[in-house]
Amino acid sequence: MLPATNRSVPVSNRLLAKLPRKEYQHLLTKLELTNLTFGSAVYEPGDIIRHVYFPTSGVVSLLATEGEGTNLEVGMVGREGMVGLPVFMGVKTSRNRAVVQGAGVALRMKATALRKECENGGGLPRLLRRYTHSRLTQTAQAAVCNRFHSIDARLARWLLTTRDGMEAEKFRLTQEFLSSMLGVRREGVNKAAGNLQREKLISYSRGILTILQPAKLEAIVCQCYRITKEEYDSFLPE
Amino acid sequence: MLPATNRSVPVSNRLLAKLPRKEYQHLLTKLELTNLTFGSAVYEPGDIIRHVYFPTSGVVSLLATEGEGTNLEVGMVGREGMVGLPVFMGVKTSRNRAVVQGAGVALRMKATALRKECENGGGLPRLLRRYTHSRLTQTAQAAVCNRFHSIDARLARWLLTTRDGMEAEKFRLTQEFLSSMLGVRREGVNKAAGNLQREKLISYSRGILTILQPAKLEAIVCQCYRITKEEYDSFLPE
DNA sequence: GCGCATATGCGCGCTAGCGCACATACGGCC
DNA sequence: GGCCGTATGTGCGCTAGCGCGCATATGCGC
Repeated sequence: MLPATNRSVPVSNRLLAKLPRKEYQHLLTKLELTNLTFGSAVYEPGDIIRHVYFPTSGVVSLLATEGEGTNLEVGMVGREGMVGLPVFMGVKTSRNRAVVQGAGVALRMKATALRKECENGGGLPRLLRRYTHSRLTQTAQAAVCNRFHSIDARLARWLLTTRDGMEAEKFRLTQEFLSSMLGVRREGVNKAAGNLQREKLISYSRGILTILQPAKLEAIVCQCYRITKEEYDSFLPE
Repeated sequence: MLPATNRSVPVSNRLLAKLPRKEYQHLLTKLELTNLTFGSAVYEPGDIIRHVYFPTSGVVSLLATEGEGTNLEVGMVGREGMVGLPVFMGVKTSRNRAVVQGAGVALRMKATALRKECENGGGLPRLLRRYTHSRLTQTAQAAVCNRFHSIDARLARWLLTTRDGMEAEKFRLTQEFLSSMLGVRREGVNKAAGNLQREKLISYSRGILTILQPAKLEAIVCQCYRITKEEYDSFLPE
């Protein structure tokens, strides 16, 4: 694995990019590049979390579980965030599962190194506290959305959020996977996707989904999308 | 308002109690006693949060909202916690509402004072980071529970959690209020409460609810209750 | 004691989403 | 090119929980 400083192409994670240049340069010496391979788990419930990940591309979903086959997405992390908050909070494990939902690349750092970097104060812990707040808001909003909104609306929200994370309008995903994210049956996903296709908002065939009319999707999506996005933007401005 | 050190009766918040004695003594000089009056809001969505609260009795519920009349409880804070996490995370406001669900007393501290106390490192920020983790877990679990479990199960969970917070088996609450907590119609609460009464697990009449058989309630409640409780206990042991 | 605002107790029709059971389509691997 | 595992489309009965309407209780102010 190459140390992150040995790169010619500047990759960037938007959270790290908010740090003062000097601190950022220092952190790069502690970071290494790693692949986020599609479908793999960054950690499973109960695992000891040994690294934190700052994606520079790709998206990781955080799933809360309850018994066999009962999954629900409670957070999504892309270039704007970090996977492994429990480490920052001084806890070794998580009850959630973190899975790579869109392939990409991340800068990663040993858990012990992160803790050490945060001990002296400075920009990093302050940044991560704010980020934690946005994740807490995200999770609370997900709870509301999952409770009150239809599958169609939640699907639209999920697609837009994923687009923001992937910075692409086209991505791979199975209905089975989507059903875990939304916490509904696969058949329900099928129907909702059919509805959106009929309206020509998306095209979806054999695991490849393309957003055709993002503007129209934004028009029908619930407020939860906007709220979550705004909460991140307002406390972690560019 | 009396300064917290001027008391004869030792009141205690279990979070603060985990601090080294010296640090605890120091913090007491910054804390003042205040009443948590039944039904009042500690803060509303968008309010600037000026104090953090460490309840020594009573319970505060955190509600996520979405439009008019759409509420959902995403967290509960009693003697074991703190109200006002956004302050700790360096953020001035919250999108949630914090309401006093069971009357009591809290030690409170100015937001600016909390920030200052956390700057130098020490036990307090470490403690609050761990507490933040337990709240994140709590919220994620609430999302799962609200998505997958029946009203009956969720009511049972809510009652047990409230009992733990209030340290009492009897409390005031209207069906209307419960409906906001659980994110269901009042009529749904009525029916679920009727079911539990028929089984003689609770008695509920005119705003006064009494848990008659906590053991039996624990037998029928979903795992979410245990999970949330354990997560707190394991990372913030006595 | 009267009146009114607030909390309850129910019934009934309706719909979203579940559980289950199939009938396909791809897409590699051999 | 045939086989098979994985991903899809779809239909059908069922149930929890919603929306709505309305018939009480209760308690407080005057």
